[in-house]
Amino acid sequence: MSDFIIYNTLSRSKEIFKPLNPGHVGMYVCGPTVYGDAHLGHSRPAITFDLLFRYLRHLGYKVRYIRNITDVGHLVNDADEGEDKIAKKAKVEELEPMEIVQFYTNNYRRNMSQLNILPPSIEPTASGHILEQIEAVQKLIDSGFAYVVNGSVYFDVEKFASGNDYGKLSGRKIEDLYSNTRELDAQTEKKSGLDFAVWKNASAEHIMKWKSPWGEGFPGWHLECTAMSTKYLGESFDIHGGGLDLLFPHHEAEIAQGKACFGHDPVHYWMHNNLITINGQKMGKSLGNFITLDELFSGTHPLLEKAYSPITIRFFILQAHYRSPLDFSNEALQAAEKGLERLLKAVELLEKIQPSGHSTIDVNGLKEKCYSAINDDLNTPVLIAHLFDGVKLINSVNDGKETVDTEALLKLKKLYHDFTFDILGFKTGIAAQAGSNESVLGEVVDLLLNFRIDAKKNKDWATSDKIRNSLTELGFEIKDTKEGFTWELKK
RNA sequence: GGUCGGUUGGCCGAGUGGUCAGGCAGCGGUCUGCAAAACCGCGUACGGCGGUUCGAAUCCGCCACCGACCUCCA
Repeated sequence: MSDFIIYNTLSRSKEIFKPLNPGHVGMYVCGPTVYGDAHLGHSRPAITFDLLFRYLRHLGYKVRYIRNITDVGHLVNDADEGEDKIAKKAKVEELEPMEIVQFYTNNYRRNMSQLNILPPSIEPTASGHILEQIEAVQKLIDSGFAYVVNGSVYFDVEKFASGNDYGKLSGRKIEDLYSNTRELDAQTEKKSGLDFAVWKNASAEHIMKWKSPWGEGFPGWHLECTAMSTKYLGESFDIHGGGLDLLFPHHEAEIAQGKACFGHDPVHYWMHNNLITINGQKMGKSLGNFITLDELFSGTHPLLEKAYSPITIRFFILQAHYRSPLDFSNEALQAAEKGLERLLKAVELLEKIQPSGHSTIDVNGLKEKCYSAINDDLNTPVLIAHLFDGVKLINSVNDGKETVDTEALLKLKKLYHDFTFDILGFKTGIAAQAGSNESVLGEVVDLLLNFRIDAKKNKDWATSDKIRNSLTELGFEIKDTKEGFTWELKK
């Protein structure tokens, strides 16, 4: 089998994946800030790195997957004046900040589970790792890369850059950064506009704050990832993932902090998923195209023509390569919905197919194509295209135009099970339906359709059509087959 | 303005210097009492202008447009 290749943002090239410790992989992915509903923007990194997690496990690696929850009072900029968002909400609604954090964390986890995203191995919270962060701050001060001003601690970018390549991940040059920031804020307590907070002194109205050697305050944003990745994965680990929007300054800062603390780069492979647009526009609250996952799943947003199932969203996202931009539109989502249905139906059909004496289809060839696609930097669109080629074959076998022998059929089933369910993480809604307590309803439908068969035998087309049309109106899809009929309930 | 990335057929979305992506939609056919599904066939697309080449959508240059990041904060 071909090597597993990953595009490393650090080298701007595809590299063969080799874990630091044979058989084990440590990966860290930037998770959500839990001050609001999970939205479309959360789905792509979560799905991308869930795919990676699943595939690494499929390859036999023991994976420790860390995805943090940022729950320490930090800010948002969207039409916000820089006041701490979590603290602000807490006052308005008279709730404990941690109550809000818990609410949205639960919400996020529920949405992720709907998208069939596996829970990470560890989901650490920033608020639960204040001690580790204080230690990291101290370490930075001790090593001379951070300085204290008025109860805040800042990372000294200039000093770091004098001996290190600050900007190597995001492709920025320190001189350019200076020329961009110089004029803007001359009068802060920072030595340079490029410096970033690793510990921030809390103002009186700030609710979420902790005691530290430098006074009451809260940790700087970039620091939590450094502290928690180090705690659970060590000073060096394999993969760090996140959205492209985090490339600068967040990930750049993480590299600087890690190197300042340990003397070497913390991460071997940096992976970044591209972002999502809606009808060609960036998603933003001020643009009126901010869609939460709940709205998407229920179809309640004005921009949505209908509800889209979580697995449809998953399929849609995986039908594009994770490093390409992806645009959401009703038309594209409906196309994805139908495509997914076609794929899942064929996988279901596979269970009913009877083997023949010999095989006319090349399962090994298909399998090889599938693996080389996913091995090429998780090229899921090409993988899915190959799976659709196989769908055609499966349907043709069903139509008696191709044949498979027992061995080929077993391989084919395993191939589709592995890729469709285990790796890509799709699941059938129909399968869930069949085993439900709606079995009585199913028997009633069968009963009616058996009456219809009798009518058909008598060439009583009026009755036959009436039964089918009435069921269709109720949302059932009826198909006649050689053996009789099949039906399913469309949502 | 700076840096990086993108511009592919009706829609979405891969990819390669010279044969095919794939999905959805559409058209024609097979099957069917009719339908649905399935299968078969059909579209000669690669932002614009130059250049390199026997040959470029794929390489180079310029231009246009789109996006991300570039103060604070997460």
